[in-house]
This record gives sequence, C-alpha cells and structure tokens, in this order.
Amino acid sequence: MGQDSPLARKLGTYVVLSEEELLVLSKFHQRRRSLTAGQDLLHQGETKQSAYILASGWACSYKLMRDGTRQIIDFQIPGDFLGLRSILFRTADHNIEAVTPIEVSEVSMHDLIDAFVKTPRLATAVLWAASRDEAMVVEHLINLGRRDAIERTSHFLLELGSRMILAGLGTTKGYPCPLSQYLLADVLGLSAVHINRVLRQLRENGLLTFRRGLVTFEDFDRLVEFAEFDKSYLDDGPLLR
Amino acid sequence: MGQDSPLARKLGTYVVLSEEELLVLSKFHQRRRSLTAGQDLLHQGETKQSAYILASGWACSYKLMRDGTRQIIDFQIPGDFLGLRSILFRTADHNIEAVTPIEVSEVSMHDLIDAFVKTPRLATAVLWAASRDEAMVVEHLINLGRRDAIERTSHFLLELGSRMILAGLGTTKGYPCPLSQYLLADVLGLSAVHINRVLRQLRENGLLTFRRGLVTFEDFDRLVEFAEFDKSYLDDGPLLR
DNA sequence: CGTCGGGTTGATAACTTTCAAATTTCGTGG
DNA sequence: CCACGAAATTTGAAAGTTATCAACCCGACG
Repeated sequence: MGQDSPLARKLGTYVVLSEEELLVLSKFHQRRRSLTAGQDLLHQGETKQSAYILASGWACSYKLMRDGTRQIIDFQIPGDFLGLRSILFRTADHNIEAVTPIEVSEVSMHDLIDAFVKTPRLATAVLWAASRDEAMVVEHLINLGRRDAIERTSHFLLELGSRMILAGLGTTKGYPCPLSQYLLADVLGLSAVHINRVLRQLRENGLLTFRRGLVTFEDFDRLVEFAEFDKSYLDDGPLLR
Repeated sequence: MGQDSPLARKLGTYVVLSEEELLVLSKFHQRRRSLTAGQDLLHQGETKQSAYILASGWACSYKLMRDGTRQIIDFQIPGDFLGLRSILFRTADHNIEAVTPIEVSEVSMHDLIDAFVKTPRLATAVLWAASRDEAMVVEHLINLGRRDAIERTSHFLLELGSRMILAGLGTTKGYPCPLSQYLLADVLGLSAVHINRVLRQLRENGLLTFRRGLVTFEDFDRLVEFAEFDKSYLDDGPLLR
C-alpha cells in the first residue's frame, strides 16, 4: 500500500525497490503541507534545511527579471523533489511557486541522509532522478538556445509528456496539463501571443492539441521526429546500473 | 608549492584549506594528459569511470543539433572539473572538446571518493563548486530565455570574468579570453554576425572591449548594472558555511 | 447580468538571421 | 623578415522570426 505514490513509481523505473525501501519512501510522506495555486513555497535567497516531495499538483521554479517578466526554469510534477539543490548545496537564486493547488511532504536533510545510509539503492535511485533533472535543465537550455518557437514548444511538451508517463500520469496519447499559455510562454522564453500562434500551427499540422488542460499527441512519432526529441535519455531505465 | 593550482585557488575561496588538504589536491594531478585545440575529450553516450580536472587551457561542453549547428552548454576554465556529472550519475548527452590546447588530470571515481572520506572539508568545497556550476547553467538558461542579445552577451562575459577572477586569472579590469566570435555565438544562441555587431555596440558604449583574446571591462559597475548581473552568487565566498 | 482572466486574431514594430562581400589578423614557410 | 593563405572579423542589405499593441471573444463565477 502506498507504494504506488508518484515518487515510488518514478524511482521504480530506475531500480527495483524492495518492500523495505518502499517503506522508507512512504516514511517521507509525513509532515504534509498544502498550498493554493500561486502560493510561494520558496523565495530566492532562502536556505532551508529541508526539501519537499511534490505529492499532487504542479509547481514551478522560476526567476524574476528586473523588468517584471520571468523565466521559468522548470515545472515540477507529482513525484518530483522541490528544492533538493538548496538542501544539498547552497541556496539557489530562484523561487518555487505552486501552479495548481499542491500537496507537498517535507523531508529534512537528516531523514534523507538517514534513508540513504540505510538503503543505498534508494540513494542511487534518487541520484539518478536528480541527474535526470539536471539533464532536463540542460536540454531546456539547448531548447532555448537553438530551436525556434515551434520546435521548442514541441520538444518541451514531449519532454513533459515523458515525465508524466514516468510518473504514471500519462501515455503517448497525451496527458493532463494545467498550464496556461502564459506559463508556457514563461518557460519557453516566448510571448503568450506567439505561443498561441504556435499551438495553432501544431494543431493545424496534426501534431498535437493543447486544449482545456489536456495535451493530446495527434501523431506521436512524427512529433518526436519533428522536435528532434531524444526519447532515450528519459526512458532507457538502466535498471540499477 | 603547487597549492596555487587553479583548483586549489578556487576551492580556497570556499573553505580555508589545510596543508594536508592541499596535498590531497595535488595528488589529483597525477596522470596528466594533453589535448590539442579542437580535440574531443568526451563523446556523448560515453560512460567514464573517471572525471578530469582542467589544469590549463579552455574546454567546452556542447550538444550538436541535427542541422549541424551546436549549442555550447558551458565553457570550462582552469580549475574546473570536466565530466564530473557523468562520473557521479549517468552519462550525459553531450560532448566535451578542447577550445585551446589543454592539459587535464584524470581523477578516478575511487580517488575522488577516497579524498572525500579523508578530508570532508574538501568534499564540501567540491560540492560547493559543483553547486556553483549548476547555478551557472541555470543562469545561462535564464540568459537565453529572457535577455536580448546585448544584455545576454554582457551577462555572459561578466560571469566568465567572475570565474576567471575566482581562478586567479583575471580582475575587474579584464581577463584573457581565447574564444572566437563563433564560439561566443554558439554559447549565446546567436549568429556570429550578430555577436560581432553586439560587441561593437558594447565597445562604442564604453562598456567592454573584446579584442585579440582579451576582454577588457571599460566600466565594470555600469556593465554590471546594465546586464542585471548578480555579483553575489559568485563571490560571496561563504567560508565553510 | 457584469466582470475578469484566459484565449484568439490582426497589424505593426523590433530584433536577429542569412547571404554576400570585403578587410584584417595570424601562423607558417620561404 | 616578408609573403602568402587560411581563418577570423567586419559591414551592408534583405529576409525571417518574434514581440508588442490593441481589439475581440468566451466561459466561469459572483
């Protein structure tokens, strides 16, 4: 019971988890906390001695620019860690905000390290997940640097899709996606108006539909090809190295 | 002697290093290897059980796009680790190439972990450095997403400058920089032609000069202000937390 | 109803790329 | 030390992409 939490599900694709490990994982989900949409979980400059696991809902990490615009660094979906970096290392210069109403579980550094010592395989899995997160930031960077608006949008929505699939929340047919076009604009470094036009193009080209909180892949393979999306870096689960 | 290696110098700004720690650091610099400019150190997909420390010269990590263009993820300067991620975690989807002739020291995962166990403060320092690297990737992402060409270029050259200062290779007056305008274009997600125009603007505005392998800050403070550059995230050396 | 936040669309402006052609710099061999 | 060729830099003009501005529409909700 409880082992089908999004986190367990995600880590399970990296290493096969034992009963004991699942138990340790479920221990993480003490100290629940709920936030409403738009509420801040972490302000830049803050140095917390704990991280969070996102149990339900979507969050995002972002940085505000002087002119009032912002750049979203990444979205977090159920099963993702929030602020893992600022616990392990030094505080980062960004905010974390709830995109939808969310539920998080607070995990103290102590609990985390404790768990790592007791179950090294869990540590491996978490490090893999962290590594994947970092790879995604790099991929996002590539996206912003060298892809035009339509490829960028395609690639991003595919990546998000892969993550949702990993978390057991989506398929290659599509997934629920509560993002507004404004949020999409902020993560893709585009204007909301242009995002709107791009989404129309994708729809008209029969590639994907973004509507009413739902992303639908109309032609997954063609979209993957078009966006130059590398499926492997997300789904070749290297079961326990 | 030897403790004024770029790496020692850099880590020294994070924690004060003892003689013993400096000795351990110098041990890292066995197994030297030299590469000529343009040579690849790491291909994407490769999974090495060792990382490298850049002893001299500049390198870059980048990803090739289908259309032949590329996006440079980051440059590495003396004192930086190369491929640290792919040793700790899983192999990343990018290449590492020598920008100038370089000298690297190979560090096996074993040696690294050994050093960490013997000298935890060194581990702290290295993790801080890694954290700083990650923060820089995030800042680079912000740069690509939300700054126009001239702010972007300014910000990037300032950041590089901060790193050079940390490594003891530059000052707020300027630093040696062996990058061509093509390389600058590849890291900033712009065309080489446009980089050229941007550099001219910066020169004409009396902000900075990029010439013959030398970046000269003509007006450091005004440049920092203009680029919305956050000095603190690089130089507030939190001496041993 | 009336408002309000998203979404949609058109027109125009701003920014950046591309293409093409000098011009300069720099390393190398004579 | 000089000449030469390759590579890097520089500049102009035209084309392409994306942002901005200004409406308008629509459904949710009090």
